[in-house]
Amino acid sequence: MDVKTLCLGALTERDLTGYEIKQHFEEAYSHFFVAGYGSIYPALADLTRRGLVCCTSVPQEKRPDKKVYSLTKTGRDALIAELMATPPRHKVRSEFLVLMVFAHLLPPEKVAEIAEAMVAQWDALLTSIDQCMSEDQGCFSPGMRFAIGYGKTVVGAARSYVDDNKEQLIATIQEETASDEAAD
Amino acid sequence: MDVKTLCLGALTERDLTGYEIKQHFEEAYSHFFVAGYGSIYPALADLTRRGLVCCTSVPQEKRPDKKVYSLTKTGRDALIAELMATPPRHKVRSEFLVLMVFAHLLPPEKVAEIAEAMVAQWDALLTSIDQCMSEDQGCFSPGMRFAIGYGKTVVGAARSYVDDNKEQLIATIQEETASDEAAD
DNA sequence: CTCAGCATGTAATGCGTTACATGATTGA
DNA sequence: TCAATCATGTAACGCATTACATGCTGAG
Repeated sequence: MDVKTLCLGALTERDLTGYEIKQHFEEAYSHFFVAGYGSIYPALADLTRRGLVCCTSVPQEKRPDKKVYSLTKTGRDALIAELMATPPRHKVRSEFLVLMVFAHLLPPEKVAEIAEAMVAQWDALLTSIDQCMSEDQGCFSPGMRFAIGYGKTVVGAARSYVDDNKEQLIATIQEETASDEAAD
Repeated sequence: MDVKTLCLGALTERDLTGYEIKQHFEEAYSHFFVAGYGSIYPALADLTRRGLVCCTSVPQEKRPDKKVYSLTKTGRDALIAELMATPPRHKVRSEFLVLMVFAHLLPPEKVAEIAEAMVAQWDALLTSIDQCMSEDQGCFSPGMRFAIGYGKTVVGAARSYVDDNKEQLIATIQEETASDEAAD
């Protein structure tokens, strides 16, 4: 599964431009999938070439044309086939946790700064998840609600864990730093 | 930050072979960083060339030589510089949640199967985290303990959320499927 | 006899990230 | 006037995944 699949998925709800698909990624999918213009536009071009979406140029006043994409029947079938064939994976790559693992090699103030920055990032993410949830006027799919609930729960748990345990970690490495210096 | 940094990090504890580094990734880092031989061996070769690690061939009985890597002073400094310069990121890419978002396009039994498979994967991960924790004879860094605690908490929360909410999701899409068919 | 574990690597391919490139409008 | 928003794309680079390639040992 790649960005193409997500583009097809986004188009099941309604027709969208590439730009709007990017927004969609940032709003609704941000806590579990990221994609930038550099992936989305080439994906859309490829999907058009393969007939899975079709593209209509809509002239606009005072703006260049926009390209509105819509899902074809073939595209819908391809999406379902792709979903049926996708094994459920969930990958995390956390440079933050790597930094924490080697916290004892860093100045304690730096560790505190890193932990606070991470908590702030998660707070921002939680705010955007809440906002997303409040925009649901019965129009979200049940799965979308499930994913939003997941985000609130799991990102919330991560945020709290770090917030609750960072002081302890910093205190421990501070002790170690002190005893290392005494040993010199 | 890339696989190279993690290799340097692993070598702060003790000298290791490429094979052992891979084990290390699977045991201690599995819930937040993945790397295979195809990344580790080239990384080690590059680090050796740049003088950040040094490599000793150890002849073995009844086995080919193994290459034991150790961190040089330069390597240690480079690791710390790299850590200091790394902004704390935490990226999730969940094909599982994508599948859930589009659950209404799939047969309910398939959705159940996917959710159960994910829960089973997380159970396996939790088991390996627990095993890792039980192997700590006071030899882990405080940061490693922090990361393990994080894993237990957050993976546990994910597992529970999915286990507690999957029935509800499946029930909802079953209703929808039924009313869609009635409409036909 | 077969499978799992130890042990090291290469090569191709695919994918995403990042930076680059453009340009009009609107609100502060 | 400056930044943000709308809007679309290309190109280079880096990185990881995957498959391939090899070969011995010990346990069951």
